[in-house]
Amino acid sequence: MALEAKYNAQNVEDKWYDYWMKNNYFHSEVDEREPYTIVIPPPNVTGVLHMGHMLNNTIQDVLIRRARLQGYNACWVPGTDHASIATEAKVVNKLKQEGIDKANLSREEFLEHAWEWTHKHGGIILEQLKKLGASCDWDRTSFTMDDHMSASVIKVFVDLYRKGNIYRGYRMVNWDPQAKTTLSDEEVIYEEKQGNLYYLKYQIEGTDDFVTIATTRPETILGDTAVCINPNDERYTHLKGKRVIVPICNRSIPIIEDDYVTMEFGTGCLKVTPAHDENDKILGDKHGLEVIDVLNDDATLNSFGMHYQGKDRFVARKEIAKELDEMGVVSKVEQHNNKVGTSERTGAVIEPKLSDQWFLKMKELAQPALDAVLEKDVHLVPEKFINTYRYWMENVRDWNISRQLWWGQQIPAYFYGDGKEDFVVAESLEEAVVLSKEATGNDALTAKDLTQDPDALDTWFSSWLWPMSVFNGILEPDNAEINYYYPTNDLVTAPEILFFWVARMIIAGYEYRNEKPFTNVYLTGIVRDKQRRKMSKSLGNSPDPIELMKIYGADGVRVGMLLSSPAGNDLMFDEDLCKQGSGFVNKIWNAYRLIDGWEISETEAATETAVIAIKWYKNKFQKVLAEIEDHYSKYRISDALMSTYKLVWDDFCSWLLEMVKPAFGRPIAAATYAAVIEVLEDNLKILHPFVPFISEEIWQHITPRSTEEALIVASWPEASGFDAALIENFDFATEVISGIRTIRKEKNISFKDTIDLSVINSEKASERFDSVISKLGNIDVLNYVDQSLEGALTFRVKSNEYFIPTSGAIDVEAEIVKLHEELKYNEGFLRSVQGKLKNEKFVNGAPEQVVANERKKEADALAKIETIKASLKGLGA
RNA sequence: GGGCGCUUAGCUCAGUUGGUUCAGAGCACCUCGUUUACACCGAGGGGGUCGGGGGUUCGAAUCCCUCAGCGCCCACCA
Repeated sequence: MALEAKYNAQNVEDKWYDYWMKNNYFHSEVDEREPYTIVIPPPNVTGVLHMGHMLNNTIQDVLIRRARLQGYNACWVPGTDHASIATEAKVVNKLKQEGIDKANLSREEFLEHAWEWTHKHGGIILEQLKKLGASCDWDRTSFTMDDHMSASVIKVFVDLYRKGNIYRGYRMVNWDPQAKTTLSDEEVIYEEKQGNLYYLKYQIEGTDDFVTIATTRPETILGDTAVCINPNDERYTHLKGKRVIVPICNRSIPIIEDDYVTMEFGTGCLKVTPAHDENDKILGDKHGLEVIDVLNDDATLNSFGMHYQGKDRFVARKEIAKELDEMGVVSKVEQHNNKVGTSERTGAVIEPKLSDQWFLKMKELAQPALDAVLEKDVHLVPEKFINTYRYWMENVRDWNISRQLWWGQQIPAYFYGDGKEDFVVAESLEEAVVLSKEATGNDALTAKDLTQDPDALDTWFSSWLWPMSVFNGILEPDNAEINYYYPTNDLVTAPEILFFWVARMIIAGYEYRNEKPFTNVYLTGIVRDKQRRKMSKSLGNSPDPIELMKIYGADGVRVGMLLSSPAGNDLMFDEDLCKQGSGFVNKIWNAYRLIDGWEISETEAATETAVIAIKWYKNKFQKVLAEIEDHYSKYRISDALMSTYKLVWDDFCSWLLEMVKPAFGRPIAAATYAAVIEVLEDNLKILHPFVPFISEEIWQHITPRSTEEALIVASWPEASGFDAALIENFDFATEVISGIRTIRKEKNISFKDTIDLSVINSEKASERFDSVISKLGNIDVLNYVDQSLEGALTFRVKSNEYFIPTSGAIDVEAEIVKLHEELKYNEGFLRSVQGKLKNEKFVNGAPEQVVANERKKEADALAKIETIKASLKGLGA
C-alpha cells in the first residue's frame, strides 16, 4: 500500500502514544542498570499547559528519551503542585460566583470544596503533556498533597523545629491584603510606581514652630509614634529632646535621634511608623517606641484611622492629604517614584505588617548548598546563573513559611493555652497531647484542650522536598527507590524559580540526605512573543499549545520549540518555527516514502555510486554523531537538533538518497536497499528524542517489530569513529559538482546535457576524480576528458582549477574579466600573506603551526596565480 | 543604588584558550527549475566596516578602557 504524500500527525501520534503506554515503556523500576532520573517541576494542579511548559517539558522529554536509548534506566517522575495561594484564590473565586463566601465556611467545608475543585481540574495539564509525547512514568505521578507527601512535609517541619531551625516570631512580614495572607520575600515583586512625596509640618509641642517631614504615605501618620532626626544634623540641634504633635489626631510624640536617617533625603526628618515599615520597626524597637497599627487585614483603616475608618488605604491617602492641605500642614508635594511591592499571585500592593509568623533560619542550612554550586558539584547551565545564585545564598534571609490559608499542610503546632509560647510542635495530635501534658504538667489534658495553629505552610515548603518525597525518601530514608534514583540527574526549569525552588531543593537535599538532589540544572529562558513581550494570559499573546499541536503535530511543535532556545536565553517564539518543524517532519516522511516505494531486486548489482555514497554516509553519520554528543554534553539542545536536521535533510536526503536512487522504472539492488535501511534506522534513533512519533511510525513501518524492538527502547548508535579523509574527498567532489551547477546555470546548460570535465594542477585531484567525482554521473552528467585549455570556462575548487570546455557557449570577454578579478584578488591575498611572513615579529612570535600555515597559504596562492595566468593565456588574453 | 549579562546578515542565534580568506548557521528574501519521494521541493544567489570610539598586539568579533542602547537579578533611603 502506497504511503500518503502528506504525513498525518494526528492519527499517528495518538496511535503510538497509546502503544507506548500499553507496553509500559515509560515505567521504571529499580534494577541493575544505571538510573537516569528527572523529576518534573510540578505544575500547578489546576493549571493548563502554556508555552513555558512546552519548552520545559520538550527538553526534559528529549533528555529522557535519549537516556532511555542509551540504555539507562530512565525515570521521569511527573506530578503536580497544590499551589496553595493560587489554588485557594481560584476556589474562593469559584465559590464567590456561586454566592458562597469563604468567611462563612468552616475549614473542613472549604477544604472539601478545594478537593472537589482539584479532582475536577487537577491533572488536565498532565493529560496535555501526553499530547506532547512526554514519556513520564505515569505510575509515579505525585501530588504535593498526597498523604505521604504531606506527611513528609510535617515530619520535616517538626524535625527542623526541634533542631531549632524553625521559630515563631512577631515580625514585619509581607501582607497581601487581597489574599489576606503573608508572603515570602520571593513572592513580592517590586514595581516602579509614580507617587508623591508629601512635605508635612508637625507642630513642635509648646511652641508655634514646625518641623517638616517628608512621606510617601500620609495615611499612616495616624500610626506615627516618633519623628527621627540624624544626631549629626546641625539644622535640627534645637529639636533634641522636644516633642511634636501629629496632625489630625493631635497626639504628642517624641523626637528621637538616629544616624539611620539620611540627612540629604527630603528634609532630613523622618516620621516613624513602626507598624507599617520595616525600618521604622527596627527604629521603634531600638528606641522603645509604641506600635500603632492603623490598618485592617484588608488594608482599610481601622479605628486608629478615626473618621477614615473603613476606607481603603489609597482612598484614605488622598483624603488625608486633602484634609492636611486644608489644615495648611502641607508645605509642598513632589513627584516621587518609588518601588512598590506587589503580590506575585494577586497583584495587590503589599503592606508591611507586624504579625506572628513561622520562620525558617536559612543561613546555616544554605551553606552546603552554596558550596555545592560553587564547586560545581551541582552544575548550573548556563553558568552565568552561578553569580546570581551565590549572591542570593550569601545574603539569604529567614524564610517566612506560614500562610494564612487553608489549602496546604496545616502547621503542626498545637496551642494548649492563650500565651504566645503556649504550644507544642508534634507530628500528630496524639503526640501533641503527650507533649502538652509534659509542658503543662496537667495530666488531665486531652486533645480537646488543644488548638492547632490555623495557618498552612508555604507551597514551596512542600516542593523543596520534591526530589526526595516522590521516592518517599523522607518517611523512609533508606528505601530502595530513594537509594537508587537519588540524586537525580537533570533538572529542567525556569530561572524565575531559581530561589523559590531550585536553591531550596539543594538546601533540603543536603539537610536530609547529605547529598545534592540533582547534578545538572538546565535553566530555560522565558518564552516571549515576537515583540519580546512575555507570554501571558492577560496579554492574550500566548498560543494554545494544544491548538498548535493540532496544526503542526506534536513533533512539529517540539522541533519548533527547540530550533532556537539556548539555555538561559529567552525564546522569541514565532509560529513559523512550528511550520519549519512540521516541514522537517514532512521531509523525513517523504524520504521514507521514496525508500518504501522502491522495487527491490536480488539480481540487480549495486551501482558503484551507491557503494561510494553509502560508505561516505556512514562516515559522515559518525562525524555528526560525535558533534551531537558534544552538544548534548554541553546541554546545547538546539545545536544537537540543528546538527541532526542538517544531517538528515542535506546529507541523507539531498546527497545519499539522490545518489542511490535507481533510475526511473528500475529496481534497486537488494544490497543497496539493505544498506539504506541500516543508515535510515540509525537516523531514526538520533531523531527519536526530537520527533518521537514519526520516528516510531517509520521504524515500525520498515518491518514488523516485537514489543522489545520498538524504537523507544532501541539502542543509541555506537560511536565507531570515522575516516576524515574519506569525508574530505567526498566534500571535495560535492564542491566540484556545485561549481559545475553554477556554470550550468550561468551558461544555461541543461542538466540533461553531458558536461566534459578536465582537471589540472593537481595529481591528487585526479585521484579524487577517479575515485569519487566520476561516479557521481547520475546526479550531474559529467564526463572526464583530457583536453586543452582553449576556450574553457573555469571554476576553482580548493587549490585546484577545473575547467569545462563548452566551445560556442562561452563568452570569452566575460571570462577574461572574471579571471582578471580572480587574479587581482589572489595577488592581494599573496601580498598580505607575504607581508606577515616578512614581519620578523610574526615569524618569531607566532606559534610554529600558524607560521607553517601562512607558508602553505603563500605556496597555494602562488600556484593559483600560475593557474589563472595559464587560463588567461589559453583564452588568448 | 549594587551586581550580572547582552549588542554579529531582514529575523533568531553560533563563533571554545586572540591565528587558515573567519565573518558563519537556520529561517526569510531574490533568480531559475520541476510529468519520475517531497513546492512543507530542488539548484543557485544577494546580504553584515561583528553597537560607537580608543587602546594592547605582528595579528582583535574574540583581551582592556570608554561611550551609547537593551535586559535580568538583588537592595529598607522615608
